[in-house]
Amino acid sequence: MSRNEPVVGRAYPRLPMPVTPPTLADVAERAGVSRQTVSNAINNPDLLRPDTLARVQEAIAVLGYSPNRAARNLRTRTSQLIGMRIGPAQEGTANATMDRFVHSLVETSREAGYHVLLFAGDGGDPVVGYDALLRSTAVDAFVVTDTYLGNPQAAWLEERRAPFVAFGRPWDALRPGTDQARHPWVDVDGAAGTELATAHLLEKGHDRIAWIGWRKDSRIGEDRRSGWTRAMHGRGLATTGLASRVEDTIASGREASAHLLGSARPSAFVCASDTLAMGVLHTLGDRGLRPGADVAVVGFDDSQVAQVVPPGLTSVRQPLEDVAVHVVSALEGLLAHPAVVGPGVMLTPTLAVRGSS
Amino acid sequence: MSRNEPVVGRAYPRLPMPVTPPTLADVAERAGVSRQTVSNAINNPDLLRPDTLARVQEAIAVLGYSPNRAARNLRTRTSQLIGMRIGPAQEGTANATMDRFVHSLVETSREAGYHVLLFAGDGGDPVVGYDALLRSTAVDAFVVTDTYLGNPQAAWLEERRAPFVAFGRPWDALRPGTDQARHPWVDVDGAAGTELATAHLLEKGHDRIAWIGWRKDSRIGEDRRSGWTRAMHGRGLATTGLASRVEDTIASGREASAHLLGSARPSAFVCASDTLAMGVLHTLGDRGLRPGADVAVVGFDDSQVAQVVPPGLTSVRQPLEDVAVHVVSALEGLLAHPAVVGPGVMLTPTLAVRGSS
DNA sequence: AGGGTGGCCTTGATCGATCCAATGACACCA
DNA sequence: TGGTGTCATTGGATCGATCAAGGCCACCCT
Repeated sequence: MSRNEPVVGRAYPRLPMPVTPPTLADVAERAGVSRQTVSNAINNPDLLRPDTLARVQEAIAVLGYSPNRAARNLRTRTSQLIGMRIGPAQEGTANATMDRFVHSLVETSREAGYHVLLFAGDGGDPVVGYDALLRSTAVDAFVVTDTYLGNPQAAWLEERRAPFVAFGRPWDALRPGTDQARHPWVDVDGAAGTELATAHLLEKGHDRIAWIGWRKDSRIGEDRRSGWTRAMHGRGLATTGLASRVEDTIASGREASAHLLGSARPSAFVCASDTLAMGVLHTLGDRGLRPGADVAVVGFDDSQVAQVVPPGLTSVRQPLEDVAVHVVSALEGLLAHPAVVGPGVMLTPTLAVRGSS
Repeated sequence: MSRNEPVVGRAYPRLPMPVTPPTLADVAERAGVSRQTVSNAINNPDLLRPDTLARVQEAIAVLGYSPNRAARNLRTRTSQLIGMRIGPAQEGTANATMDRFVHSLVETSREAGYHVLLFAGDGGDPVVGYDALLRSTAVDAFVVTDTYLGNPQAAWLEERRAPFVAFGRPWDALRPGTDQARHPWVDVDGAAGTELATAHLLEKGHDRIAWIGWRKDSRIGEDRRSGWTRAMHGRGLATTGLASRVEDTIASGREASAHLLGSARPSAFVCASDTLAMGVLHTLGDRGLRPGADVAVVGFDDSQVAQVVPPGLTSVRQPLEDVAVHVVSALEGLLAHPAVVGPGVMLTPTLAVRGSS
């Protein structure tokens, strides 16, 4: 990274530092009660007589008291923090989805009395970040987001008995013959999403609907693909020759769609991502075909791009707000009853219909 | 928000809870030294004799010890956390810029030994989030990002003597006749960015370059606009009739560009945002004009959209990685020497040239 | 009257690290 | 032998909250 050579101004003195904030003892003295009573006024108000409570609350208000987090954390062995690792800032729609999720998570956590602590993955070992936070008891739990193909985090956290909820189903554990996941998870039913998209296109009169997805070793990709085949076969339509599996780049989507248009001549495309769908739009542009009017296209993720590209890209939208709600509620359950793992939760995406279909 | 009706599985028992992590005393006992010596081994290793140090370090490694964050925080009155508020998850390029910044900030903070705590703004009072974290000493400092037009956060934090660094210059304080800012800040020189963009277009042979920006009450918008006028006037070119100030939406950009094409007949557009630039692309599409070949377009923010829209949107790119570096370093300075406010830092953006110019 | 009961509040101990002042070990020198 | 300075190490106090007991008092019951 090349450092930008900055233009700087001049330094100058600053106003004095803040006084130390009031403590429980300060409030207690002012209200004429003991520390414990103040503590109860905050954590178990119904243990106090109404008049005492009022007196304490007034003292709290006057002094602007708020419990010291560190002290409380030490005593209660709790931090009210949820740790979440964010990957390197690669550009891409997956990243945008994560950002949208983070927003929802922060919002939902706040309502549950938690804050979100972000940490970066060390370049090397992916678990060092988790390990450090865990051993220093800096967070109460984790939200793990990258559970695709055999990533080590989930297994490692399970082994450490660390409380965490996964956004993403435990693919390995769900295979027949394997044990159930030993951790709670929330996921979006990708197959249902692509099925929704395909059904939408079928309704519009299309019957030659192509699929452009990811390589076969992507569990998520194959899951999404299965929704397309299910919808097609459900109508008695063949899928042979209509599918392509490529890298998740615009160029790949462009090539794949060009090839498919030349061979199977589909009138519509369902894609595993908005990125691939953008590739299709490129191809249509090259050939003077109008998206929506001549050839329909549906993407996946409802990214910013899908919303602004002319004429608007129809896309499967993950209900990330709902995911966050279920993640937090699973987290609360986990922390309240550590002995029981809540069941996995599968949510259904929706379809944002735009000009491209 | 409509709750998605989830499909759930079955609950089942979970593995036993983790044992309590080792403490300083455990390490001390195992290494045959006192607690303080272990503490020194961690915080001031050079105070120990090499052989003692080695013994302690081995004990630390064997037990997998890591200092309890809460205890350390309580004693040192520090949390190693940087608080940052994120706004509601509105969709837009501004949001995407912030997300890119958050990534960089998390990364840079990690290197400085800090974590990033995200919190959501309460719907009502914008300072309650700050206030709560501050009074409970949950964070060491804040990064304030939304410093545009007289927002109350900066002034409020200053008054509270809260340590914070702003991403965004203190517009009010920089006006002549007003005091200097009393807090450190880092910003990107928007005018330099649009000047860069305009100069780029001038080099390409354009001389009728239009501006589409935000309404006049936007400080950032006027700043970016000034770069365009500066570049134009520098070449002795007039700007009258070539500018339009609208809302930051695609529709506005579309209308404004359509209007300008009909009146001033520019051969190129410089826009205050990628969103507006997308509006221009829409207009060009409507009229069968090819971006880049027939009419050049430059956006601002180098968003995801700019990168994927055909044929690629040339855009001013903010050096957010550098911003994060300077923000964190200002933060470190602030926490190390609270009595001195470092000077403001202004960084220069770059231009990501793509097919649209 | 004595003892039990429950409501309300207080006291002392504790969480696990760091700060502080003091002690021990050791070499060196008078 | 005793003094002195340096340096590693020690024990105790502390940060500010909560937990676990226990005290006080009014009230009720037999």
